[in-house]
Amino acid sequence: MNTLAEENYLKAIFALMDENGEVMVNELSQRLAIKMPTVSSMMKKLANKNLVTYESYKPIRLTEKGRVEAALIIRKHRLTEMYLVEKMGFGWEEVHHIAEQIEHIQSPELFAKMDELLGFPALDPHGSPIPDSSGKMIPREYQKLSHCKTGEKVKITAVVNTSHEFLTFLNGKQIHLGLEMIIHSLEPFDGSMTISYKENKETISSVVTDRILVEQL
Amino acid sequence: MNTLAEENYLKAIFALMDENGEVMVNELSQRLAIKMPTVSSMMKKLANKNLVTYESYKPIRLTEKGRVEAALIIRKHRLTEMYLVEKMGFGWEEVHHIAEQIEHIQSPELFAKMDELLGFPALDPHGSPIPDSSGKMIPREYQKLSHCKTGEKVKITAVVNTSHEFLTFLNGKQIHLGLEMIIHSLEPFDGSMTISYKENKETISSVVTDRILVEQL
DNA sequence: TAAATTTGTTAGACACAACTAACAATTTTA
DNA sequence: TAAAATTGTTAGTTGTGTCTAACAAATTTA
Repeated sequence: MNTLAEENYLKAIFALMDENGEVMVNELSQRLAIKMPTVSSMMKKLANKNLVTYESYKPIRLTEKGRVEAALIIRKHRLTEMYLVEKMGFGWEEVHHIAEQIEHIQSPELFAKMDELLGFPALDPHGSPIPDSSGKMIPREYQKLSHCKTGEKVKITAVVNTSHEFLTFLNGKQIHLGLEMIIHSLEPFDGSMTISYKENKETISSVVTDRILVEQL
Repeated sequence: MNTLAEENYLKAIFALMDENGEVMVNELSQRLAIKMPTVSSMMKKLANKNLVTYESYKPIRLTEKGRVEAALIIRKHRLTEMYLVEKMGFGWEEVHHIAEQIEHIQSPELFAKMDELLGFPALDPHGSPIPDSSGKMIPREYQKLSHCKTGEKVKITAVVNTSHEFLTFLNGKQIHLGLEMIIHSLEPFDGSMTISYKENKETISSVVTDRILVEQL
């Protein structure tokens, strides 16, 4: 069994591997807001438990065991988010903070029950895939809105960031999963994008378009 | 904010005060399965935080502040148990272990939502009162089944112990909250009691009758 | 009431997970 | 390629919450 701290490291390494492929001590340190020496020594501990491969000055990688354990924590997180939204009536912007805590609950029964009551969902409220109980996860193969070109018609399939602030911003612009939009123009200077959807026409910055995943229509 | 360890001490002191009025270091040590020196030093810490009153060799008591904080943790525990039984379909014997973890979640919104979805319940699935959001709790004034006399007709209003083993035992004998029963005989030697209810007639030990609370009919 | 038992405290150690300060390796850039 | 910047490690400290061993106070009982 892993400690709370270990679980948080595993999750962060998993997320960073997903984003960048390789994970440096420095990145992990910044992501977790934990100083490098602490991360360094934790890596030795996780390597000892055969959850990561790690040699001094080399990148960190999850082992297969570590990958599965990380995926199972993410499974609990995403099932919880889905449960909170679908069964308890929370908004998608409210659930991250709660799921961040409930993901550490030790009770296979609780999460099996959520899964069952939800009808075994494939995606969480932010469009991210929920790993199955063996830790397998269908990879998202959607592209960032920021990589789309003028004139394209796209549909929002997921959001990359689940913070309260970001999702409240999207709520304010009535942007949600499944929304279809047309890309009107793209400002080369700063990457800001003008989009139209329903009766709206909005210009959004690249900070936003980087965090929205879409599929082509 | 209190740590996980501190919350568990507060809860245990609250429960022991409820049962015995006063709490000794020794009792707390046994209840929590933590050695006396550790309890002793934690009492100094809690006294410093103004959560308990404590002087060496004297009994421990919760301050008003400590009492409220303990009650709010118990509120979260009991709301969770009720939610798990009523909304998720768990048996009353399955929920203690899960609630024991969820009671430490920091999210007033989550528990407010449970409360609302449950229709502001007064009692948990074991018949124990749920403290309100200011920490107030209606005292149970029921008596132990073990204190009842032959010939009395009583109704089960609560169980004192919520362990999986005890409740599974009761399930096996089809004993549940609200059940009405007649006390046929009481064995003076060991306190075992013969009761009848519905089509059943059972003899149960004082270990069991001590853990069942009833009201007279 | 003196001895025995129970209860509680003090002192010191340990594991965990964080930190800072100092130094070392690696990578970038001038 | 040498200097500068970045990244990472080592060594030592801290706070939390646990422990054991030894001693001290309080209570029970003979």
